[in-house]
Amino acid sequence: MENKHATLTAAMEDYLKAIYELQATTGTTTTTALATALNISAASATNMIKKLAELKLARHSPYRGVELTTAGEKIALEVVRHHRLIELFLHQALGIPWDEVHVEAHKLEHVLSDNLENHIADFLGDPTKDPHGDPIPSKAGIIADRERESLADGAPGARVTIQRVGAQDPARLRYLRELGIVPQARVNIVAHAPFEGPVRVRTEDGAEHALDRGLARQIWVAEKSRPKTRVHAPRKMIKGSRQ
Amino acid sequence: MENKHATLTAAMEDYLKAIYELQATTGTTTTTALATALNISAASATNMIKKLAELKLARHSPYRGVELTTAGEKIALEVVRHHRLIELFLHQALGIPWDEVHVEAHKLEHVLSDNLENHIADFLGDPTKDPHGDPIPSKAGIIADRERESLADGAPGARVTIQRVGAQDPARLRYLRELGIVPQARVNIVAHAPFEGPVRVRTEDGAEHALDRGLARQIWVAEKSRPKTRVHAPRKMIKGSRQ
DNA sequence: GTTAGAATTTAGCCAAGACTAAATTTTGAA
DNA sequence: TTCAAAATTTAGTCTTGGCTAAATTCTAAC
Repeated sequence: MENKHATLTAAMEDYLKAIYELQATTGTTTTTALATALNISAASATNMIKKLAELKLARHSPYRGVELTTAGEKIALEVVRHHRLIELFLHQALGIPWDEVHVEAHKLEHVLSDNLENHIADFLGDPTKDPHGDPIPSKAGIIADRERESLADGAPGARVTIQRVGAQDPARLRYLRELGIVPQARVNIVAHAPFEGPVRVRTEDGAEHALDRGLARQIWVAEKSRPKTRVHAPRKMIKGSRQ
Repeated sequence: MENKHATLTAAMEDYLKAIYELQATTGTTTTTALATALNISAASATNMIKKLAELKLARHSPYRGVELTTAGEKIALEVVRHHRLIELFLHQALGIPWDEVHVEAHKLEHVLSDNLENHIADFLGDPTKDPHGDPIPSKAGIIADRERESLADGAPGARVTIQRVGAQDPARLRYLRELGIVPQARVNIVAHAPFEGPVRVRTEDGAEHALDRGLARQIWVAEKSRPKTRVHAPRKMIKGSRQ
């Protein structure tokens, strides 16, 4: 009765998650964008979109795009929850660096049982953010709003707290980690070079760095230093968990 | 060049593992036994056996049975290593009880990357046994010999150390845990009832229990109290890890 | 308003891995 | 030794989820 989505395949879960994320970041989901995100052909995407529509998990406007239904979004959020819980668990429990957790979590997210999910969430103390600062949806499917301001938006002179790093590329993540630009770090925005030039920031250690504007746009910040929802400490620390 | 088995499907890995385990426990592997173990039809088993034979991972004697080649056994041992490392990790790191780890590990074993495998083995201190006492093959594919003596074989009066519990059924595992019959526990064999009757044993707490002969045959022991290869302590303890 | 090019869908194909039913081989009891 | 039952294999089918090529629809530049 309730297990209708116990029958969803890993491929379907991947599609739902991808549609959700495209919707969340770019507003709409076109067939081509979805195909690109999943690294498949557009024809394959159309095919699956029609299946998901039949299952009432998505709405398909032919030639226009896709949208998740409430049911589809619920499942997408479950997959996102799995993914981010696993990322945080691997980071906290095994000390796996933040640039490696995504690819591991992607493989594990579809085979995480409810039982194991609960054990992990419990172990981590019901965390609300993953190592990149992305919000972890609650068991009930509630997810925190996205930040509105990026490093590229902050006014020169502003003192901000890094909230979320949207970059996925491991090399860029390692670079940012190197600079100390990770969630909860404080940085000063020094200046924005003109003509879409780099953004200069000063990190806590006093060093100044110039970040590509495109990269800066993927780094989300909060102006105030009010203690926003943060990554909870795990029940017990296991290993020195550097990023 | 080396990644020829990066292309193996999860189904193939399951077959190789099942053939390996049937070979190890019962000596031979028939099509029907394999099909039963994997809960599929005999026709499906034949089909896959032929595929594995083409890949030189198994030898097929039509109507007689299957056997792994050296290459096939190597892969089977890798899968077994994954499975048992995951079982131990879930048990140690998350406190998941020993009767639940098998089903979780089965889902995770096929998506464990080399990187993650190494992190886990490192975290656990390169363990040699899983929570049931089953040996964990080394990275190189070396696996400890099986015990020769079960609780059903031990002479009355013998003082033995539990080495390995072969039962898989969660209910039975919970029962044995209840009695304190877990790897490394010491028990005295009191008597064997005639006509294949129960085996009476006394556990360390002084209580006496009667075990079904079939169950006793799945509990492997060592007579001497020499410290056999044991489950290594993890690098750091995380949670009280009860069975 | 046409119309070329981009985006999308349709049509048809393929491989994996399951199934059932039918054919074949092996085995063990009489 | 024979032969029926059990075990195994063969033949043919199905579903999933990819693919390419061709057809269709949308869109933006003229």
